[in-house]
Amino acid sequence: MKRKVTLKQIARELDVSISTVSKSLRNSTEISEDTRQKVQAFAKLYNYRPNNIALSLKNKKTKTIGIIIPEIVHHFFATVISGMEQVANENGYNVIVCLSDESFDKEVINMDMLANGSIDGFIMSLSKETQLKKDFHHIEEVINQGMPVVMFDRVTNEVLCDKVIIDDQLAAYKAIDFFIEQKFENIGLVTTVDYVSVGKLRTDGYIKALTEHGIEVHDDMIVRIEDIENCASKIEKLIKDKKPDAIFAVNELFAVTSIKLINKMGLRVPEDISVIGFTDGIISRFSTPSISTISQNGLKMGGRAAKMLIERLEMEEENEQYTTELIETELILRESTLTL
Amino acid sequence: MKRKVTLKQIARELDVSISTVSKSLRNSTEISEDTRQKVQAFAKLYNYRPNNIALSLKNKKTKTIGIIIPEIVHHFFATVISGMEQVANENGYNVIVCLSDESFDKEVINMDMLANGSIDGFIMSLSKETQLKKDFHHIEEVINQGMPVVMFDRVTNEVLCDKVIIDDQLAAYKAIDFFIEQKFENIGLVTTVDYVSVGKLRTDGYIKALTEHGIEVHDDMIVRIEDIENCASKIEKLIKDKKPDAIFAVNELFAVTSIKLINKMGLRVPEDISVIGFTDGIISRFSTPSISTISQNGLKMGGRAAKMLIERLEMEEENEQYTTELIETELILRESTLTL
DNA sequence: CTTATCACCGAAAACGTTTTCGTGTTGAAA
DNA sequence: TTTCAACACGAAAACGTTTTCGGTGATAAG
Repeated sequence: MKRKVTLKQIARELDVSISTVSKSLRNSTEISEDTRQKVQAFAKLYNYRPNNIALSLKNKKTKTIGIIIPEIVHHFFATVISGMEQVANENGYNVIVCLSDESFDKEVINMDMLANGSIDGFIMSLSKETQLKKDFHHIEEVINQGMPVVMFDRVTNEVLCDKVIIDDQLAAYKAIDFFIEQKFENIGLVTTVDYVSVGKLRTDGYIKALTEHGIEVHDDMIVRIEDIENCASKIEKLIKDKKPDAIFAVNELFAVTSIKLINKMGLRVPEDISVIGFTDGIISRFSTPSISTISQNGLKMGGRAAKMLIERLEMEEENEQYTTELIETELILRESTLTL
Repeated sequence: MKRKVTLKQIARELDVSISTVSKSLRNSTEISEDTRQKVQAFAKLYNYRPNNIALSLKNKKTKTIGIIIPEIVHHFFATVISGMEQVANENGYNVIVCLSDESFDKEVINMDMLANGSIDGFIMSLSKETQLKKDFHHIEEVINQGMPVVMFDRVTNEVLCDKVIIDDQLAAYKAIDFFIEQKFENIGLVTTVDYVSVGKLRTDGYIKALTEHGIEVHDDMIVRIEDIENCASKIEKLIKDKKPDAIFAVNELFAVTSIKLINKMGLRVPEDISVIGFTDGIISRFSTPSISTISQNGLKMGGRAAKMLIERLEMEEENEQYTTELIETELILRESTLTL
């Protein structure tokens, strides 16, 4: 087993100084053609590669981005990471991924762990618990230490930094608008509890669309789900009592669950009830019927977030101007809605 | 913006030496109670945290694990990563994730990038291209430099290292065995081309099960798919020409695609044809009918792989004894198969 | 013959730690 | 008064780089 070779070892072998070796490898003109060749040949032979850690220490740059997300077994987040990894790679960066598991404490611990030199900047999406507690001191802290942060998807107004999000409200509006065009007016909503920021925004979009079309919003047309495990009864109640002709669900899981319940009650999608979901993931594509949905373009979102961070990392004077970028969404029509 | 505080700064402020500060913070008995208190108070006030990079350089340990997988927008791989991240975290390690995108070159580049000090060891699953080329020199190389590697799922016999896999052949055998118990003898197989190691093994299991039960294997009952985009015709041909009463698919996508095609041809699952897939992912759970499948337990697999690597990293004398661990699988019965 | 120029190279600092070893001061024992 | 141990602390090396600065010898210019 041959251990990694260092400048010092090469210097010793060739009986020159460390400086000479370093300069030779970096093709400095300070070094004679002769020695340069000799050193480079030797280095190549022994497959010399500079030690990243030493470089990081010297340059105070790690070329590494810390990513903190609530979970990774999740089509949207996985897609986002994929986008980030890609542009990070193109720019010579690595990504180190931490999962908060929707827990505030894990989020704090992970940030603390990475903030001490391991990375150059953060990209993150808030955990549910953090959104509930509205405690962002850990994020403020790293920003204060001069470490850039980019937030995506689950963001907050309470911290100033770059952000990239979709227009959740508008996207929901689009879906409801589509239903209304089809003359559906009795539209149910399956959403999250309100502290989940994106759930709240999508709910707002639902309300706005109805209101602007002069349709009254009935709170009993809205099902707010806290725990996916036992949501069945609430959704069944909506279907039985209110007999909606269309349902908008704020994520894939809610959409597919609704469809299964509709089927179980002897009704059919889309003939009896049309359904639109959110997030163009695996479920929407492969369930039967395939589900009409709002696409989030996680790849683009991740890519943009990474690009924003890297740009900020690589500009010389620091800029206190933060931007929030909107990623456009699209309504994808599949089998769970009637075509006009 | 207050930058991170270092030992040197604390030393200067308190007019003591760097050594004293370091020792005080580590509660060395060499330092008087007085100074220790003073230093610790000051450090706490300014929220001192040791710089990870400096520690890594000094200790020649980064407490970071490099993970290289073909893709991340993939339920199984995402689950595996989740398992790895969890046990890594429990042991004070971070994970840095690189995607090979099924490309040999990207796999090599990523390994090269990380092998120069950034991480303590690798966990990886081979890209398709690497499996096709059978070129593993990049892996041999890092192992030769003394960096431990653990391979999972898509592994090769040609490199000696720790491995964690499922018994793909046995798992496939179980599925076929189940079919045969149900008196099905005309069983189709939808699999990958042979160079994908796990696909090959699952195919072997199919053949073995049939053979051992005295059923002849017909090659035209086997569909080998290279490209998922245009596989429909081949599967349709199998269904139309051979009229199987059961189909075993070596992954979720093949399973759900087969079911959709079966439906399209006016047949029903499971009444006309039973289907068993592989991997207990989102698709299997949420498609209609839900799909009977072989569970892979990615969480456990990832956890075990991480544990194996960490154990090797933390043992003092190095051990040339490599082990291959088998993760047990389970046949999960859902709606796509008839119950006995 | 002196001086300036140039090519070539090495010493050392710096990044932030930890740890070994040395050193000065104090108090007590002889 | 001398000696010695205990105590408290600092200097310095080490990890592996890069870079600045200074130095040496040779050659060209004056």
